[in-house]
Amino acid sequence: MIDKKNEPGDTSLQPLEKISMTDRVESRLGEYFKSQGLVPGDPIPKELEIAEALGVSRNVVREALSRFKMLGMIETKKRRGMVMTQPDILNSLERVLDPYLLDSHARKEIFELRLVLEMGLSHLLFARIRKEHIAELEEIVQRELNAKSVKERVQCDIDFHATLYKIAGNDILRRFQKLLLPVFDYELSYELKLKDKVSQGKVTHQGLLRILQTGTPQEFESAMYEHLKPHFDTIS
Amino acid sequence: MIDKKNEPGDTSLQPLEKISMTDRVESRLGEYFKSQGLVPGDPIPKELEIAEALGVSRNVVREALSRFKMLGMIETKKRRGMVMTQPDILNSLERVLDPYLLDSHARKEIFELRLVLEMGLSHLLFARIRKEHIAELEEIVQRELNAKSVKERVQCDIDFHATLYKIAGNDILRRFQKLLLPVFDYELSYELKLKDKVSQGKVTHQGLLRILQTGTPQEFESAMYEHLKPHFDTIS
DNA sequence: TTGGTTATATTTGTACTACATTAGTACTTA
DNA sequence: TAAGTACTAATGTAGTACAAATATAACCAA
Repeated sequence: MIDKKNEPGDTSLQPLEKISMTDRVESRLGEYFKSQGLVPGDPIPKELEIAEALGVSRNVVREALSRFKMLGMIETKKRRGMVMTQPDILNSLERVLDPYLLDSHARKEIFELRLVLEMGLSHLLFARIRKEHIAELEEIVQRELNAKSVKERVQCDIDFHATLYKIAGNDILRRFQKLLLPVFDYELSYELKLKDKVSQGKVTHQGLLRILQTGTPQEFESAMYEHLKPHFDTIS
Repeated sequence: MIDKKNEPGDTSLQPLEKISMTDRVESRLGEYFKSQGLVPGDPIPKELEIAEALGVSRNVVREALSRFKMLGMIETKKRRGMVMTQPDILNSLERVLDPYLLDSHARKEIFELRLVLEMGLSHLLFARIRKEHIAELEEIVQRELNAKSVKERVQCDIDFHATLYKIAGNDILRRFQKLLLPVFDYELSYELKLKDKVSQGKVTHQGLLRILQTGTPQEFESAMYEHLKPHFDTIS
């Protein structure tokens, strides 16, 4: 997607990137954490010690540390110093997944990622679905059938698929989907502008639900493919 | 995974988190970028302007900006100021996906994510596979059959699956998998310690390859499930 | 001794100043 | 016109100072 600069075969003259002290201190600290095998809870050196050891100002060190703090990799307590913490891996993604900041290629790939995820969910779904989940999906399908506006229908679409992720019972996956939503939404509204209507696959939500109740994971996977295929075709 | 603090129903007394100025400035800037609808290339205010506008020191502003720089959301040029850039969404993930920093629950969920991805890949694979890919997979399978040590076999396993991602032709997916690899590896070596041998599914790489040549996406998806099922069972 | 209070020291958080470095801009000069 | 020069505006780095929080030590009283 990005990083075209560093593609192996690229011989064009790119402006040589000058890494700042902060960048260097950051990567140096990252190496240090790994080489020391630090795990959450372990203390790390004081700001001044680091600054002195690396021969830079405390200012620079703090800018680097600030980055690790944002990632949730370290936490600070006054007088006690800093300790490693368990980062929330999706926290940083959140800040970056703004569709307006992504180019169309990246958006396409992310949309494709969605398709892959939802097709891959099938086995997990069948393994973990409960009666109350079925009821929840029923409700959404009903709501969709009664929907008056496009906006309403789109909301039902979002709800239906979000519920699937919930059923899968994997927190990271669920949150991941939630983060990706704005990107999907962006592509959908783009599609809407382009074709003046949201594509409707051969298989409806109702069809998917029926398969969940009485079908097999294989059937579901194929059905999901058919369900999403129109979007798939639009973006590629 | 984390963030248990902010679960809705939690009434336990958590230490009230004191957000630093840097945190506040960061989120304030994030809001600003979005509200202004800034896209890559657009300039943003000068450090001093921001500091003055928010009533904080330039120091704090720089710590917040440093975070955005790390995410690749802004770039700075001396004398010219700063401009929005297109972030590389996986860049930040890279720093955080250290298996030693993740707890077992997070690792399990990530491993599960892998299963979902690889099962979901099937349609993409069939749509994009080329002859040279088949040859590449053939070579890996051969290498695996001739492998002497466990280490060698594990490497073949990694190569085979990595090649699948490559065939899928989605850069983000491919890089995503590459990032997840250390986590998989960690789980695998854990499994190895536990059971003294790597689980072997009913379907081998050779079997998967055969299906890729003459089978259907549905068959492949099921086969992949069988192939990965042992790991699946081990972690859950 | 026990319990509680106070003092002290350490470490992070914020602010401010100063100067280096880079790179546009305008002006000068041949 | 073209090259060079001085100027200027912005970020990058360093250093100092002090505020705020808090673990630890010292102290005092029952």
